[in-house]
Amino acid sequence: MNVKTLCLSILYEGEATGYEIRRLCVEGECAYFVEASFGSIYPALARLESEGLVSSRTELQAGKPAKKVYAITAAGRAAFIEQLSAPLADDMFRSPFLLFARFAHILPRELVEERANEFLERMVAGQKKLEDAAAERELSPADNWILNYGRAVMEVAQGHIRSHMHELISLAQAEPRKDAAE
Amino acid sequence: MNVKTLCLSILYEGEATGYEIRRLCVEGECAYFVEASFGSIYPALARLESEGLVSSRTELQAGKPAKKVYAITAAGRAAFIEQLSAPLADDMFRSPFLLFARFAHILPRELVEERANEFLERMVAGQKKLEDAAAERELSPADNWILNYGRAVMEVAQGHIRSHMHELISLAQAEPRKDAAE
DNA sequence: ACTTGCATGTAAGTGGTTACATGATTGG
DNA sequence: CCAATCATGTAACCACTTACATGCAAGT
Repeated sequence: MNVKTLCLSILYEGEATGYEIRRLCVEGECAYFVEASFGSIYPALARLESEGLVSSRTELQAGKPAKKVYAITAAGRAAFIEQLSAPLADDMFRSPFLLFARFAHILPRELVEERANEFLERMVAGQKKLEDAAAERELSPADNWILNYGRAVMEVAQGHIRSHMHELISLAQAEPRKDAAE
Repeated sequence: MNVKTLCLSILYEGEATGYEIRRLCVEGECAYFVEASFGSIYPALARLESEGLVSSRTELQAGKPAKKVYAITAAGRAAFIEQLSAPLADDMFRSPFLLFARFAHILPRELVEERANEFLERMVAGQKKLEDAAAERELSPADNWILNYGRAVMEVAQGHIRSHMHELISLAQAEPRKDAAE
């Protein structure tokens, strides 16, 4: 799923500026399974417009920079549905934390403990962001479905870390005795 | 976590060829949270060797192409630990399926059903691959820890899909009545 | 006869990220 | 006074993917 398709998916539900699209990707209820930065969104929107899949209108604002509001066209809707009908790419999960965890036994206990706690905190923060985004507006049934999926997965992931992180930490190297050096 | 670090992580546990490293990434017990293709592994190994972090020896084989066996050096071990000690990047999850699912209500029921089933099948296959990889050899305690994490997450994900996919399917557009057209 | 597995590598292309450039307003 | 928010866009860079090139042996 490239950024162009992602933009179409957001514009399918209503007008938006590039700035807003990015905010939705970072803070919205889909933030945990999509991603896009300014550097990819703006060029994507420009290309979509040149292909006639979206149209734009510039809105001047008092005390704020002018904004370019994009809207999906009929051709855009058709193209989006066509893209959704194509075979789906595999979901993907990349975890620097799990790679780190695999080597707990050769790392200092302090470090493993710190990273495990950071990981848990990030997870809690991620889940909170999701719940906040969900609470912000009335969700469609499909949005609710994906939200529940996310909740289910995040809950076990979090619970597992919480109840098993001490096992991982105990695998790590006992802290180097500083007292000898000091 | 770039491919260079990934190669070091595998070589940390023993010698391997580029071909084997890729197999471990695709079929090993870490396959669900790392990824690397030939096109990135070979250049990565060459660079690691030029930096003195790994060494290689060419082994001729009867009836098979010669292979280049890489081994991590002392400098490589040190560099790897240093890389593990750096702040961790965020885990990431990208899901074309969930993006698709968000739009179930505008898609034909047949398609949603097909994709949901495919998704479930892939998940089952992924979990089987993980269990097979785990059964193949004696796992270290850390490897067991990450395996259990993966198991826990995959199990709920799978269970959730299994028991809620029909809800998603029911959101989709009832199939276009072909009888009228035929 | 064809495919799969073993085995290494390159080249072109893609799809992004990061940092920069610009600039007004509001709030701490 | 500084940081953040709003707002758009470009350019340089990077890592990785895909496809290609090569070739032999064993299994189907």
